[in-house]
Amino acid sequence: MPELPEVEVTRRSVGPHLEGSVIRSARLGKPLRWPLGCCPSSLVGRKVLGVSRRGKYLILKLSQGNLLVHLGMSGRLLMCSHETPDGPHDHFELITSTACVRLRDPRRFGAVVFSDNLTHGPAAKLIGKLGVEPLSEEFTAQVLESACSRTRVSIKQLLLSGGVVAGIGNIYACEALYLAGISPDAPANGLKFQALERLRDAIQLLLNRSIGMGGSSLKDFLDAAGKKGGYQDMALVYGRSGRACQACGSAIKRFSQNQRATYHCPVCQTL
DNA sequence: CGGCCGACCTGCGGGC
DNA sequence: TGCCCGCAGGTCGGCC
Repeated sequence: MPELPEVEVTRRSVGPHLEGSVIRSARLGKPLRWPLGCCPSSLVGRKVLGVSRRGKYLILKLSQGNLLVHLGMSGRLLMCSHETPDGPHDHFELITSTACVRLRDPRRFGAVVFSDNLTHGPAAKLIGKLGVEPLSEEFTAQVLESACSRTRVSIKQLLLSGGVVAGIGNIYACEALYLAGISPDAPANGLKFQALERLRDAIQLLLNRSIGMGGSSLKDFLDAAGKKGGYQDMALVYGRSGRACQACGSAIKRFSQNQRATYHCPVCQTL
């Protein structure tokens, strides 16, 4: 579910509740994608210094070490009262001096991982190979051009890999390629600089737009306060096969690309 | 090493 | 109604 906008929306709704508070207890449920990597009780007494984001990872910086949180496909963080009974899919809970936050993740592709250091150990393995942050000034058309020139994979696959630009998933890859007029199938190394400039602009515009709308709630994404996102209602192509392209009126098509659904307008996306 | 594919896990909607 | 299949926002590890 959660791509960069949903993770950023989560960060903004969870951060203020956790920052500056002290961990009183930590609890695990069923196994998640990766082991926590420490004894939950060893976290007690540590202070949450800040909540940041790298790609689709949330990073809780503690007075000693860090907790990396990934929402997988179906995860979300929710703020709750510690008296609220666990749901069947609540698999991690952190109670601090001011808040209780739980990871609810039916499919358990998500994870919470402790790492002493962000540049070594478990964290480095998870976030070390991520590409540039798409909403930072580092994300330039030159970065895209340089990466594209070295591979013949499709531009959509390159975006999804995360190794060039972090945090873009299936929704925003489809959306951005549509807005930039680029075919999802186009080999990365065949794209002109001008097209990559448009792609960069499209990515930044769409990610910011979605964050502003609370992210996408395709099925059930809610921010930590339980608020639903609105981006899905204004998606340009994602999930809209058969509907009219807003630019040319022809039917949006869906096809399977690298075992993921791709939505596009065959008429408008010709680069 | 680049690139492809299966695997991980649960829930939901559609077709029969 | 109920079962079975396909599908879903991610990404890692193993293989050629």
